[in-house]
Amino acid sequence: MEKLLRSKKIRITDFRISILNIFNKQSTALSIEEIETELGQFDRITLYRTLKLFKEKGILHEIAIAGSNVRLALCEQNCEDLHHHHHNHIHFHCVLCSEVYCLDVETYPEIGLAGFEVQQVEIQATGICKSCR
Amino acid sequence: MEKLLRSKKIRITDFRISILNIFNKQSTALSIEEIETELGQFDRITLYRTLKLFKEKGILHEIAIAGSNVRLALCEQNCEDLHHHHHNHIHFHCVLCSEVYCLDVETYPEIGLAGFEVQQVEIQATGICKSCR
DNA sequence: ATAATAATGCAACATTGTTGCATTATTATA
DNA sequence: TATAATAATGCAACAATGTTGCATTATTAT
Repeated sequence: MEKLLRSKKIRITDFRISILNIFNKQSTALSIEEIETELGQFDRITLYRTLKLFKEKGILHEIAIAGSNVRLALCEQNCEDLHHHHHNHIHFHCVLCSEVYCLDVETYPEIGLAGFEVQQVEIQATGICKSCR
Repeated sequence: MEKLLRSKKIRITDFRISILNIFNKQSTALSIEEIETELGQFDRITLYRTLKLFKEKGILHEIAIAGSNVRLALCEQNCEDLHHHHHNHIHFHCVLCSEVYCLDVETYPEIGLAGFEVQQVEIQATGICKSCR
């Protein structure tokens, strides 16, 4: 926790620790609303600034779901920063409970597009999750 | 154009026609800001309502890009409504010009997740587009 | 041409995210 | 461990984005 912040060369503060704690005890990705609920009392501006920093430092990654709110989830250990994520997982959005899961897949599909240089591929699946079936 | 609106059983109005015209002459997906620029003078509320309706009716689909604004693009002919899209294309986001392309792929990857019922798969690639290379 | 119905446009509001700045906390150094 | 340098926090104010209610106007079915 503190080790993570130290490795990213950013200051260790109570607020940042509590944000990390929230994500650590959670298996699914969180919306900002959910984070706010977990926090109890807090300053909205500090929250936004913290989330922005965590995204820039590769601590959290953002998942944009069409027709829903943005979700955030912890990055893998080896994400250097915002533009160098290294995850081989896909994002699953449940239409019933609307939870978003980060799920590992063995074989991550290769996408080849003539004329385009593909740097990263993000896969989102929609359907019914394990708990809702 | 008018045929499309008629087939969706919604009224044919000047505003809706002009929105469809903007999308027809465009090859890439559009942000709301870009639509507004194309429109010239317009009512913001009517625009939001029109876009919402078009999404519900399966005329437009929404592309949510992490760290960027939502984009909209025309659906394929056979999209019935919001929850029944039938496209075999992927969305490509250029890191240089930040355009979003809808690109067809021959082989659309199958995603299997134990315990999860996958209904739809959305693939987003990031990199450098044809024009920017 | 007319009645029924839906779309538009305005005002007002709600939500989401940002900037500047004074205060407070963290960190590096002596 | 005390102090200076520096970064984070929290407040106010603002900016951007999206929504609701309602009167007016346009479209459609007859």
